[in-house]
Amino acid sequence: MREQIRQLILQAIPEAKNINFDISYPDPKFGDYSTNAALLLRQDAKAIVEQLDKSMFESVSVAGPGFINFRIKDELLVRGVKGVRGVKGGRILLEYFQPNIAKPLHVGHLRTAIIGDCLKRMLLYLGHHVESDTHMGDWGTQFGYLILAYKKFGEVNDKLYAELNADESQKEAAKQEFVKLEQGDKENRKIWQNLVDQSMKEFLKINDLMDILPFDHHWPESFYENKMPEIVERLKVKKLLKSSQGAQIVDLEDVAVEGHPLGRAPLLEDAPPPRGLGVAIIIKSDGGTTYLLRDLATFIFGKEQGFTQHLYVVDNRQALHYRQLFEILKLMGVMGGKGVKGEHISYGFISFKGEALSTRKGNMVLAKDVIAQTEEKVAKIIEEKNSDLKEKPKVIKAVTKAALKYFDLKHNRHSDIEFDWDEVLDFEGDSGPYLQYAYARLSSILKKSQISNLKSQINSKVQMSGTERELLFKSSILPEIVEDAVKNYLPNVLANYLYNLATLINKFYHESPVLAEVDEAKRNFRLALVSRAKDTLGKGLDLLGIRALEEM
RNA sequence: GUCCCCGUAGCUCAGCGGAUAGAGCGCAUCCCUCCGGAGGAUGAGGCCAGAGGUUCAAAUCCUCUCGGGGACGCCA
Repeated sequence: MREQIRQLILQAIPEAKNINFDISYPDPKFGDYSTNAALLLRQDAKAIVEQLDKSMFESVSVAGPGFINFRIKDELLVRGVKGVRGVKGGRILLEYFQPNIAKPLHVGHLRTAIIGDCLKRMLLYLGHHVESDTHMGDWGTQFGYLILAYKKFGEVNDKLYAELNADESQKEAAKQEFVKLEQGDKENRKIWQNLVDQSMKEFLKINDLMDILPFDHHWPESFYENKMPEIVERLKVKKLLKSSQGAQIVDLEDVAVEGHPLGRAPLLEDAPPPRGLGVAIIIKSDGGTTYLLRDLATFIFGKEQGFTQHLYVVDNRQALHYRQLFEILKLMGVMGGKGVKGEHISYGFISFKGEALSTRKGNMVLAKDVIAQTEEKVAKIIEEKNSDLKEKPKVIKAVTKAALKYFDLKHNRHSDIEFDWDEVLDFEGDSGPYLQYAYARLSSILKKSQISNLKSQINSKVQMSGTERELLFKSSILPEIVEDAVKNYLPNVLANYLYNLATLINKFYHESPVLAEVDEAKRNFRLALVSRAKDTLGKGLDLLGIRALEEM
């Protein structure tokens, strides 16, 4: 509908195509949609309204400094939304969930998986071609440490790893073990393979543990091992590589950075010159390869596979890494222009009482602990509120996932999150279980109504209350909201919308009795509205990766 | 030192060029003869860190200052 309104405005005032006007959702008392086109064009809003084809609107009005407000005819809302038609566009490679082998999962790993999974679901919903990749950290100097630990102690665990890490004299030995691994040393290979196999099995539990869609690809770092030499060659041919302190680097110190950082307004005439991006190490002085080289290989491999866009869901501490990566790819002529696009979808990291979570500081919140604690709390609440519930274990798991996932998804991904047990374990108000609860109650009403085939029964002639009208409208704009969310890859746009929808649902069935309504037309209208709201909320929850429950 | 992110209610956060700045938690008061109270209603609580600018319009864009966090050649 929003797109239709945009077309109508363009018909009425063709010059509007030169400006970037908004169509937004105003306060319901003004209308369903609102545009600032007249303000931007400095034209008389009333004159524009005259020109407009008003056939789909109940009313079009001018208010405030010159907003044009539209109220859609009820009978159009009653028809419901058409499914989203396939949007073409290129193939997207979406990379998220990059745990490191032989290290436990913590809440930070959960965050990339949850955000990445939600983005994938939304992109698929809008008809994009998207494939996901885990890109596990199974290669690198790290493994020198692990292999050395294994050789010394016969096993790898956190304590031994930390001990080794702290011991300066062992550092060189550990690095050598990785160099040997890269050179194909048989024993090291075997140890490495064992570690990877074990961890892989462990990590893939995430799919079930957090209801993450299956990954389309498992292209871990080691996958690119044999693809790196070619990249080094290409860098040499382009004369990008040079020696520095024994290492092979790409010097980005003097590279002018295009535009202003983060795509803000272009630099002003008298602004300071853009700074370089520092030094990018491709091969270390000991001959070992780096993460950056592997990422170059990853991107180029993706391009060869036919992907036209590569998205990385990685926390914002790696912003410089990705800027370096993209800059080198541009210098190589692989990215930019008509080539493949790349984007770092960064997110804030989780802090705990003001301190970043870190293994070193010993304040790491492990995934398994947070899941266990949440499950415990959920089980307790179910015991209190609904102790004869069927399939309790299943519901407990679903509610737990909802609480944890929604906590991650409701925040703007750029923000750092303060991990607060009280808030995570609070299932009232703006929380995952609140949304599930709203859904369960709608289900319950429909179940008791014993009326089937409700969908065609919304009758637009029934007098609606303000809340009912609002709910009907809000239930019909999910596709537009998902578009907005995907535009900047912000899951919280969808999460916030669903929270508002759930709030409206609660308000509605508090104000309007459904089954107890004596007027049959009204009762049927309300039942149909319940059905519509339930479908929308259910679909929205599915897009967040949260399970909608009939009972809880 | 350079670069990046962030300063919005007591706390945790939405809002990121538009109409009176919102929510949850916490606090105060109210609502179960009524479809599930994981709910609803009402209220108190804000110089949107500060100062300049751009604009018809700034919490939102630009510049600077002050605070907090992060990243900056052999980790990934």
